[in-house]
Amino acid sequence: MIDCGGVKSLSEIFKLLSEPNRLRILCGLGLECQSVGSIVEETGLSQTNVSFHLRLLREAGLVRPEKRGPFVYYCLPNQKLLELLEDFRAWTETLERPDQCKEAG
Amino acid sequence: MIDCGGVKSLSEIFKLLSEPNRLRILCGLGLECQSVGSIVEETGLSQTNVSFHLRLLREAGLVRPEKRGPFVYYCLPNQKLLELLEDFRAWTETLERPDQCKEAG
DNA sequence: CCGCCATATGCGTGATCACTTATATGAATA
DNA sequence: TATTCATATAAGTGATCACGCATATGGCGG
Repeated sequence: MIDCGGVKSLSEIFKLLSEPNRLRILCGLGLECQSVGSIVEETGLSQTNVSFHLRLLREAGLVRPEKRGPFVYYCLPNQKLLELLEDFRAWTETLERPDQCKEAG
Repeated sequence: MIDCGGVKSLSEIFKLLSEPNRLRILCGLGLECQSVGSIVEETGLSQTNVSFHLRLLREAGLVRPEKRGPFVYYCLPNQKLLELLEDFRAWTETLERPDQCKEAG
């Protein structure tokens, strides 16, 4: 059973994952380590914004920086996160939402 | 691999899970269905606030309401969510945070 | 040392969100 | 039908957050 005492730290992780751009960054990192510039290109976000998100992810330990010459490559600490994300994604597709088709015309 | 096209909907789920009180509510529901009043007692939140959170969770399909007399009981649609949460929690404990002991004396 | 490149940080701002104070719905009872 | 209990909704507010702009750091070539 879930340890409710750990709800706080768990919710902080989920908060990091709740931002679509951050999730895209992590998703892209799954394949291989990427430099900041590479992430900027791939996501279309500003360099400032990417660095901002990377800082949050880094401080939480969700990504790990690797200096290579003048570049900083960011990597996932392990592949487990990708499995968890995939499990979550698969599960969300099984969810049945109640009728809330207010916009349906 | 993660389907990046589904990042949006996945992030919305994580946003719901990123609120500590919502996570506590879900955590409590894992054991058994609970009435709104019961959740209010257990969490110490206001009834208004609990109803507010339950609405978000309900609209996303994360909880399911069951009318029983004058009460409304909320249940998890399945136990899979608890497994996923537990997996996530276990994984977060393996994360190594970088030095960020700015407050350390 | 100076300038250039890659990346990081600080401030300001508009948007989003959690929560509160009233109020509404809906069932059960008298 | 009026009252009471359980729950839901609405509007307002303070806090948090994502992002842009400007600027700082740090390595490398000249």
